[in-house]
Amino acid sequence: MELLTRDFYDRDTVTVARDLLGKTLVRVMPDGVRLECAITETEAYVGPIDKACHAYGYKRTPRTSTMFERPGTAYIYLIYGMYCCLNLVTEREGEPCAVLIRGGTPTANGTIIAKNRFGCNEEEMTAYQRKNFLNGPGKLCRGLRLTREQNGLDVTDPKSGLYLCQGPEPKKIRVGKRIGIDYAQEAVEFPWRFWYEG
DNA sequence: TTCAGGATGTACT
DNA sequence: GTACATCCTGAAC
Repeated sequence: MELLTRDFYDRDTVTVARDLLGKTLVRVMPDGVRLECAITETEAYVGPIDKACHAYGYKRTPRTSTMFERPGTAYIYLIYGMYCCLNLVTEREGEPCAVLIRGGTPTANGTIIAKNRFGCNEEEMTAYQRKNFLNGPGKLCRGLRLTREQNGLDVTDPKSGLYLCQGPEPKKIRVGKRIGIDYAQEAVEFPWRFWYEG
């Protein structure tokens, strides 16, 4: 599989968010097992102008400092005290922009991902669990065992254990408003969420 | 199938 | 002290 290199991330954030659909996210566990999923849902966060972004107006704090790093850096933060969210930093270094990975579908080692997610084998999952496997940012991180320990990893370097590869272009891409940012005033309306079905 | 409420802890005011 | 880029459960329909 062909690795996505830094120039993929060093572009307009909204474009990268759309282009990430269908790409393969690879997470290599410490024991060498490769967990893989196809990205099915993303959202763009553009720090300089976006009130929904943690780094709005270039706001730099210990948490947001990761967003100022090179494109192709993993930004992982804790939300609501118990879930982690994975983002990929975009645009040139110093521009605090990133794409939130909101959902995926397993393409390799689904049984281990099911173990991480529900504590059972893939074939033991209920219909409800299958429908809600990795369809949310917290769920995806749980399934791939991503935590703040992986914050700051370079996803353009396979040795980091977290990287992305090419995948099939989805046929019908859907666009809409972002989820869970009701506080963000005019930014609520920005059509910066992308997903596909099937 | 949808909905309300609670879990839980860090970041920032 | 308040808010938060979420998810799960259980009850009602």
